[in-house]
Amino acid sequence: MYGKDIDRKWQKVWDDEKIASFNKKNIDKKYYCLEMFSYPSGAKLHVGHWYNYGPVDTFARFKKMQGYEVFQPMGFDAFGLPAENYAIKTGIHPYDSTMKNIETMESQLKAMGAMFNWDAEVVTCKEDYYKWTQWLFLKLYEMGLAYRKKANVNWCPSCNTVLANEQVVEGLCERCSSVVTKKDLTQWFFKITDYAEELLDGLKELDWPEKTKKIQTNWIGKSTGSIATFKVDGKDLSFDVFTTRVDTICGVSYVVIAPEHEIVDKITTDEHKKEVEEYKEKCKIITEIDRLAEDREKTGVFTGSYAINPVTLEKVQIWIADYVLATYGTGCVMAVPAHDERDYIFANKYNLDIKQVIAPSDSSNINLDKEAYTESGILVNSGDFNGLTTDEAKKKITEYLKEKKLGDFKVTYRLRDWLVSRQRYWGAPIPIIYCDKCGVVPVPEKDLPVKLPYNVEFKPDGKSPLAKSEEFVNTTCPHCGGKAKRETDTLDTFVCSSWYQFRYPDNKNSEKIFDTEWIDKMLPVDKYVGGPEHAAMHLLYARFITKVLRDAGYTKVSEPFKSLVHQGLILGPDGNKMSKSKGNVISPDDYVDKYGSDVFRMYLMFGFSYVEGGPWSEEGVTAMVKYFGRLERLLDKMISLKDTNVDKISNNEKELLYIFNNLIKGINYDLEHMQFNTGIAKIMEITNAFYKYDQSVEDENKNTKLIKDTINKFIRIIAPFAPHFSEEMWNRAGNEVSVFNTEYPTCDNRWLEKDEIEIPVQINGNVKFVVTIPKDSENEQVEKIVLNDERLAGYLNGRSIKKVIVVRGKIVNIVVA
RNA sequence: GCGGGUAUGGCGGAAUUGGCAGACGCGCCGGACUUAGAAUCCGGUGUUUAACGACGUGAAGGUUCAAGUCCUUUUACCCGCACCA
Repeated sequence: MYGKDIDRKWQKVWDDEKIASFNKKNIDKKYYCLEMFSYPSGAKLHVGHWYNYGPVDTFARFKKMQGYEVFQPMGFDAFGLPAENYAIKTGIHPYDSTMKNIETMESQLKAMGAMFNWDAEVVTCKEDYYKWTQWLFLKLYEMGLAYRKKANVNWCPSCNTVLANEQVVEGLCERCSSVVTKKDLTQWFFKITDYAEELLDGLKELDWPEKTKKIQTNWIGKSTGSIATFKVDGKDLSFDVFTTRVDTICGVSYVVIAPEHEIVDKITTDEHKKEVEEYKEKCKIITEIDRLAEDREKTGVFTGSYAINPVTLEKVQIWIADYVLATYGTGCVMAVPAHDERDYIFANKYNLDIKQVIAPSDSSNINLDKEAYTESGILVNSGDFNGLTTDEAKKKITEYLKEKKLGDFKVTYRLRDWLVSRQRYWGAPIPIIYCDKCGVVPVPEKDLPVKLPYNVEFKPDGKSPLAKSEEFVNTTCPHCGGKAKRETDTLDTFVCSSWYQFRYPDNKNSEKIFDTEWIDKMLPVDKYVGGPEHAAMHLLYARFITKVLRDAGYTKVSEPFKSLVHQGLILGPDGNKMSKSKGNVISPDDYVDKYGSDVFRMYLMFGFSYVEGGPWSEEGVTAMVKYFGRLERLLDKMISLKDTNVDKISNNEKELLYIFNNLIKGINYDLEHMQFNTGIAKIMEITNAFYKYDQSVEDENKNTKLIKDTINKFIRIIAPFAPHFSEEMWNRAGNEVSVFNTEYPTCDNRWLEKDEIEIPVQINGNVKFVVTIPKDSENEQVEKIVLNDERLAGYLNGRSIKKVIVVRGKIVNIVVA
């Protein structure tokens, strides 16, 4: 009986036979199948890992049997906060706990029996990997894409570290859910904004879920508009505003500047100084969560200065308000209360003018209803621009401003540069040295890696743990040889995972990050599968870094992941997300141990639509155990049939082969599209058809040659779904190792040829009966057969036929009065 | 608020291009085997009706010979973004 012993037996054989190895000679048939590597924070693999890796392994084995040279590596995203937090709690060093977890997880992954190429393994916290993460940083520095600046950054007071914008979720720390605050710190950034347009544009050609593309599109947030320069009245100062509604510029009744903007101090008049300073202070201490509060009232203060509208030359008040973001656009906006809801609320509260400049073009009633924010229409109260449509005006007014050197067309992105500094221990040290004489000095490539020291006090106190290690901090300047200090921040772990897909195929290269010529043959990844939670961060960063490596001349690849799939989420039996506190966590190990890896994997593939997931079902597992018994009994019986000398192919056999080949066609389609549930349903249908055949035909009347051939084919069909089980059956049927070195069966059309087909007959769209017609009948012929059918009159009840519609080979519909 | 998605039997879920709704499985009912049970094998199982039939894919309309599928309106839930000028 199938179980874990059979798993172990074949896992060992596969190991010896090196079934997962990659033969470089077949590079022209390469298929790079990649699952997102695991994060060894928890001690064990959970159901989610299995749901990612199991079905994708089925897909990879299918590809192998299709003749592709499959490269399916696995590794560990080993740096990061959870290991460090665990260390802080327990005192166990992150290196030790991580290595132990990796060991456990490796053995679990091996128990899964997935066709992972372990020779290609990467572990991001090992020196031979993070050396190249550091090298990558230096490359970006060299290219001007890594820079340092003082920034008002997101700060997690619990993790004691900076967070990237993407790691702040609804004002809370993504990892620990503490309320995120702001802090001014000098930090390292990657200039991802330089690639905003290409990152947006490149999405078009990708075979990715539309939703994921949409998330990235929103995240990049391209906005096309204009920039307009407002001079400060009575001072030799000016500032730019960004607007998408330059057509409303004649309706500007005040302008607003973000409180953090540097110009604020210069324009604030003495009598408003106190008020402005107080307001700025208030903004500083506000938390992200307060800032995001939906019903938060808009606040602001007048600076005392006035700005000159570049079109109307009117003087308008300059305010500061925190509803204007310093980090978007220019940090200054022109306010048009008549046509912007936010400005309207603000203007009403502080008694500022409201001037309508757009009238609806399509309606006769030009009412000045204050609640109606006209989106588009015809310009009014706008001097020379009156009568233009909004679109015309956007163009004309910007051109007018451009001529006067007071504005231009402008594209703005919401994407911010990527903050990569982390004040934590467990990460790759940033390879930078600070020298009093030479300033910022990158560590020379020959000195890499900058090793992460083992003995460090990593308890958090807001300072980087590395700053407390004298032996780490103190060094000599590579430039002048004088005393110098190292950068003590480490890199965001997303940097580590942004390039791992390049390292797998050349993971032992000690000379270079990877061999360009080889990598250009191996990349891009043909199929990438992982959770949808990485839609914005990891997947965007990896695309960015790929483009950087390309521009640095290290690869020709522009997009790392050609085709992407997100698996769904497996919930607890109660329908809730699995969590220890809810007590609804399913442990894969127990099931694998009890029933074998294939039962567990088959259950996961059969029970849900792959991209949807759903709640765990204990009955579903039992059902799969039963199915394996049914399948094994069938195969064992068929394999051991005594050979008969029957040469004739009976109708029963024709029917069986017809069903079999028809379903093979569907299974190939299902696998190609990762529709595992329907693929398995079809395997069950084949099983049922075999049972039916077996019951209908006496053993001595069976064409055993045909049946045994078909069974061999069937075992190969099942192989990717239940690899251990199938290898065992392949062996019992007297075949050589391994079933995975055989070709995946495709439909044999000879068995599908039929002289007659059945098509349904509808009356007014409702199916009434089925007629058998000769294959390839002409429509007139079909109509005749149907109209002559004796059953028809009974359904007509005397009604007259108005029309007969014949859809060739599909259906007949009779329209009656 | 904006953007995207989902909704199908008692349950998980099928239906690839508008063409037999409910594949496959669970559960339930029945039969065979058995002293009996378990296991196994076979059959039935959308609702309603005695039956013919009628109705049926969140709700309401529409297009079509034909709609789960296309269009309009709408409800619930999920996800993403959220003062982005």
